[in-house]
Amino acid sequence: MSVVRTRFAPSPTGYMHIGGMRTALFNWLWARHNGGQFILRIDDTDQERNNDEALGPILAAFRWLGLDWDEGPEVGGEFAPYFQSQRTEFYRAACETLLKSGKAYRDFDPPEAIKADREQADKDKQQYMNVRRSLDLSEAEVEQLIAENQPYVIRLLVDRTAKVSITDQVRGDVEWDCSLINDPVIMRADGSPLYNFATVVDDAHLKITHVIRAEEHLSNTPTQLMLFDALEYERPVFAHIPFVAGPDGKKISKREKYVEKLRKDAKFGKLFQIADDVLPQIGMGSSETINPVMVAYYEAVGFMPEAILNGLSRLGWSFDDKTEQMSLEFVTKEFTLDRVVKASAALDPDKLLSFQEYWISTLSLEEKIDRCVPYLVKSGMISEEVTDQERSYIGKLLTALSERIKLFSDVLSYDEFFVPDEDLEYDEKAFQKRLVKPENAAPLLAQFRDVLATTEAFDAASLEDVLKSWVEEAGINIGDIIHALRMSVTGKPAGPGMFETLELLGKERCLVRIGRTLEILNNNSSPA
RNA sequence: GGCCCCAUCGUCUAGUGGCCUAGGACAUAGGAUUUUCAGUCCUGUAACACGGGUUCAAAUCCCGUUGGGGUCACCA
Repeated sequence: MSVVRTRFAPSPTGYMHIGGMRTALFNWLWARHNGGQFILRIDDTDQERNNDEALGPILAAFRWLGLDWDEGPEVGGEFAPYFQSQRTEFYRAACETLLKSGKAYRDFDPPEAIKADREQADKDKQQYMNVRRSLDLSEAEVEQLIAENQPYVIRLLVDRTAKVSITDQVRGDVEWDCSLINDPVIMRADGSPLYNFATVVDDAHLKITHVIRAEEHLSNTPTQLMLFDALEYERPVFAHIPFVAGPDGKKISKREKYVEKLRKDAKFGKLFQIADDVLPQIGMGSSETINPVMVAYYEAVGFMPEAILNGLSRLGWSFDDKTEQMSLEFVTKEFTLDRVVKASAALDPDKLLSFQEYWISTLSLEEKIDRCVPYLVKSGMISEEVTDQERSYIGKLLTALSERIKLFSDVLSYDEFFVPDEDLEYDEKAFQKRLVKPENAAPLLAQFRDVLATTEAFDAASLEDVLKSWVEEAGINIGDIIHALRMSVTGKPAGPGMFETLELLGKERCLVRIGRTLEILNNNSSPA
């Protein structure tokens, strides 16, 4: 058996689609599982789109996830070039072969004529079939038209009496009746190839053994099959995997209308919200520029590649009836096409988040610090040169935060540990509830500040002793003071343990913040 | 509309004729732990689309119905 060669062939669109990434992943997995090669080919036959800028984000997504390619952009390979726009000679040659053998023909019908045919068929409620008028031309007439520079396209001549079929690796036997298939245009008048044609020529030249792609390509398959046969190329094995769906069960799409629908979805809405909270703080735009349809979103917002890879692997594939958390290494070892599910699979943000929770829990403190620091820096909460002291402070904060940090960017929501005391903002509702409404809040807080002022050992354990014995002496409930205390030093109703918080902030800051709170309470009972 | 694909809890899935009174995960509900939030630990709710066959036996095989989806370009 020959070496397995798979490919992913994105067209440069300026971003990497999450669904496309899943397809790429499955191709990569199958190649690696078999010790074969994974090839990146750039389908840029559509000349309108610009290349360099548009390709960057795609390669970046592969790099971020750690999916390497054996041949393709930047690395080259023995079948270079890997850009379709640079492979026109191959298409031209293949086309020539087809023309010579009579399996393709020049179609001189102007687009308007075809459009009219189509409209007529539509009106008659008939299935449109291209009429092949150019086939009636004699050889001399064809020569004449060419000499006159009449524009023409080249079409494959479909044998309308035939049937084509494949044994798809995930779908089994699928058959099509060629009598229903129009002669596909394979070359435009300007000599540029169409997708179905270029793909076949390239897949053959690049010796692709397995074409693994999303099921929306199933309907392209008969055309490509006929092309493989007409060119006398060996057919690759096909595997049409289910597409990645959104919450509505439809193919997840980059179209603006679809993205807006996602934004309104409860679960995806959360993801958009995260983008809008985080991205502006780190100078990366907002959900308008980076959204959950794009792989870049997950990186920007602080997901781990492991979590995305894990989530994508489980979309349409499973190892067994129990295993959920899987490393790329594990999946690579166990991945087989026969375990790919046939039905489309909806991407679930919650499940992605839960994979993220798991993977972040496997990280060491140092690793967490490394990945959180960039967010702090970009948001301006700390300066670019991070001192050892700052690192250790962040380490303590992350330890105190423990499971509260799910995404690396979550650290940004604990700005109270970084802002100057005078800039601390208070949650208005909680301020009322914990400080204004309870009559004894202010006096108790004032009393406890004095206790803190005389406390020497400012570590969590000692502070807990101090507070608890004071509470006992004063004959109050712990809840009477602790909520007010939390509000006054953090401005928020929730956060890490109270005593860890006090320790982290340190005596100085705690006293200043409590003092500031008391001042506000004395003045107008409102932080605003 | 034509062609093609698909159909197990809300979602991702296990299931390849008997191990299924259908298993796991996410989500969800309740409880426990707790100074808050997060977490953690229990417990629970929740699915074989429907109708016919085949068979001693069907979520599993066949046919049909219904429903959903993909695609119908000189886009990729």
